This record gives sequence, C-alpha cells and structure tokens, in this order.
Amino acid sequence: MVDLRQLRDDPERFRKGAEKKGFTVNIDEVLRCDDERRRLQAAIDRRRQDLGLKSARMKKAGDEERRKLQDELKNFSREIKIDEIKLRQKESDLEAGLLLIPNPPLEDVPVGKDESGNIEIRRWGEPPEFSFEPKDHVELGAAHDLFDIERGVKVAGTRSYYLKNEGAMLEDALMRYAMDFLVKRGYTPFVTPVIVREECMVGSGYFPVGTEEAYAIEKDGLYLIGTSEVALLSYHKDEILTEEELPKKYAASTTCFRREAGSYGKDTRGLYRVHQFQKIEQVVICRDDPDEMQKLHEELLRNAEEIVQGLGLPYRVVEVCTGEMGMGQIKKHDIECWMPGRGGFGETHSCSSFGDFQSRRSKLRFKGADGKNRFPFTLNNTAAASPRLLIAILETCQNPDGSVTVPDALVPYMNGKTRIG
RNA sequence: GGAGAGAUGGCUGAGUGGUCGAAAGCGGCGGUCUUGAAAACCGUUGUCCCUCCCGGGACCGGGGGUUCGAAUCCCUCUCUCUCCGCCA
Repeated sequence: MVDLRQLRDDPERFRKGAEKKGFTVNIDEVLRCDDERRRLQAAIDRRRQDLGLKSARMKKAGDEERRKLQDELKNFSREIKIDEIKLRQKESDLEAGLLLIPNPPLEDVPVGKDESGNIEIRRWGEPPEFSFEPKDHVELGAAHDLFDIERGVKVAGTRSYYLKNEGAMLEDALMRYAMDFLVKRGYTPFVTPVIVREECMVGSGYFPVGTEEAYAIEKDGLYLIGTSEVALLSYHKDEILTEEELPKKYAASTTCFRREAGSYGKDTRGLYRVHQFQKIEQVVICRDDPDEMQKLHEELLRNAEEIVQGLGLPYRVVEVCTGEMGMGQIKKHDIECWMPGRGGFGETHSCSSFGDFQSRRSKLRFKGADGKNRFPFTLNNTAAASPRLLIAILETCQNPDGSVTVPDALVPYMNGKTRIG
C-alpha cells in the first residue's frame, strides 16, 4: 500500500510509476475520494463535539431543559449517524482504491514494457559445450525414471508431475542444501502454513490484483500460497517490532501453488512451469532506510548466487525492467540459470525490494529510537526452487553416456550418491 | 460434527449506561539512590485522523441498532479458546 500522504503531495510520481509498470489506475478518483472523506470527517468532528457538550449537560439539567435538549439532540445525532455511514463508505472506497495503486519503481530501474527491457548485468560460468547430442530434462527424466509427467496429469491435471527415485531425492537434497546454506548465514529456518487467510494475500500485495493466480479454498475462505513470502511476511502482521530486533532474516521451506492462469500454451513441455513446486525463500524485514535496504537486497542476491555457484550452474543476473515488476516491487533482479534444453537462460530466482509497501498493508511496524512507530522495509528472494533448478542441474550435468553427475554440493544430501544412471 | 466461553492499550487484566481513552500489574522510558549494576522509590508511557498553530475528533474485534449519551444493552458477522466426538 502506498502512503496516502505522499500520494496527496505528489500524485504525479505515482501516476508515472503506475504507467512505467503498465498498470492502469485512477489516481484522481482516489484523491477525490480522500478529499470527500476528509471533508466529511471534519464536519462530523465538529458536530460530535457539539453533541458531546450538550449531552453532558443533560445529566444535571432540570426536567424542562432536559426535554428541550432531548428533542434537539435526537435529530442532531441522527444526522451525524447518517453522515458517519457515508464516511465509512468513503473510507472503504478509499482503501479499495489505495490497494490498487502500485508502488513506484526506484528511479534507476530500467523502463521497459516486457522482458526485452530487462538488462543483463553479469554472467557466471560458461554454458557447457557438449560433444554429443544433449538430452533435455524430459528425456533424461524418462531415461532414469526420475519423474512421471503423464501420470501426474492423469492424477492432478495439466502441469502436474510426480518426482521419483533420484528425482525425488534430488529435490530434497537441493532444499536441504539451500536451507543449510542460509542457516549458516544467520537466517532463521521456517516451515510455514501454505494455506493462509485472505488478509495475508492482501498484506503481501498479491491481492486484490492477482487473485486469479492463487488457488482458493472457497469453503473456508482460505488460499494456497504461491510463495512462502506470504506466510513469512504475515508472521509479524499487526505487530510492532523493536528497532533492535531488526533486521529479521528468515528462510522458509514450503510447497508453493500457482494456477498459472493466462499462461495456457506457454512452457508446456516438461517441468518448467508447474502448478506445485518446492521452494526455499528468503525474507528480510529491515529498518526504513533505503541504503540498508539496498545492502540487504545485494545480500539476498549474493546468497542466491552463491547457492547456484555451489551447484556449478552457469547463470546470469538481470535487472528487471519496470514493465515486468509486480504491484509492490520497487527493485528487482532475476537470476536465470542456463538450461541446455531451452538453449537459453531460464528464470530460477527472483529478488525484490518493496520499501514499506508490504508492511503498510500488513500493519507491520517497528518502534523507532525516537519512540515513533514506523513501517519497516521488506525484501525477498528465492534461495532454491524445484523443479526449475532440477532442470538446470540435469541438463547441465549430463554425461555422454546419458548419466548425470550429481553436483558435489548435493552429494552429502544424496547419501553419497555421485551419479544418476 | 456436538456443547459452551470469550474478544479491552506492547502484554496480563479490571470495568454492565454519563465523571472511561479506560483501574491495576508487568514491560518500556526518565530520574533518585549506587563506584557500577540489581533492588527499592518517584515520575512518565496506547493507536490513528484533521490542523501552520491553538486545538478537535475517532478507536475497548468488524458492522448495524437502542439512547440525549454505549467499552457497558440488543442484533449480526468475523476471530479465538475450552470440553466431547471423529481423525492424521
């Protein structure tokens, strides 16, 4: 959620921000709503004061005065009540409008309307040159019985799959490896709920824009998370933290669920785009200091890069342009790992800074040194996601004989197994 | 699934129609004392909105109602808890 005061002071900034991101919003209407709300509020305040004073007199008034006052005040208070209902309506209109205004990207974010506007900022590792005809992960999976997509579809519909044998173990190994890495870096490990209340979806910024992307459990008014960021962020929802306990550095291991609505026909082969996957996610809550946020953004990015480097997977980091950003993000980098089967890079990680957007929505605050409550800044990044990373691993580490070498970092988590097939 | 209980400030918890933004305790902050700390004692300490200021207003889970006046009474929704049953 955007700061109403800032919106009033500089609506142009938010208009431009929304435009850069490709969102349509009616900021004038929100401001008009705010204006009417304040006018109503002021009028009500004045009359309430009046009513309060006269009511207080009632207690010690004589019979006659009392009767007179009662008649007068009866209507008076009815009118106030009517206005209060109008006010409440305005307030909820305003709130609804505010929820639709995207957070303007930082000034230095490249402007663009789709991924062609992203800027590659560095590469690590060399895409492998195969002396043989490399297989893609679907073929490798079939060869070693690592997963079963057909039966996944039979059981759960399109974009579903089973992992089995070393495929199942590899996912587990990857998750453990990534989590251990973060715990060593001082992150608090979590396993969180994957089913959350609507307010958590709103709080993290995925609702109301984006409801189509989440699975709903209508009967209970609950939703499946698309990322543990939602649950991790909501952990401190409605709380007031102390400045000393910041930054909070969290890591969660969960299943994630995405409907992938509107992506029909896209990435239909293999395990690249699926409805359910495993992920270790990093979330940080820090003071409302842009410099600190930037440092932590870099830390989150570095963590992910080192995790990928540890697997020996070539990748590149791209700075994501305005048009590819979500509602709340003000800065975003993706890590894309080399996937030989695609003959290109595929997104495996996404690192975002939100400023106070999410904390405002989640009513998450901290008490500053001056005793004032403030909204902290939040950030998050993937640490490892499967099966996307499995694709990169299988395809990159395949051998001429069709076997796959297990990355050294995962061997301990594979019970010492160094090779698949 | 059945039966109850409850929702009050950072926390615990009192408050059943006006003097209640709300007792008390804890916690926090400031001070006295102390070589320092602890203890003790004194003071202070909710959130939000409008306003240049002075000041005003709202908030006792949400919404509606009764009343001149509601934390307090009524309705409703949401949430939490306890017991029983069922089950992982």
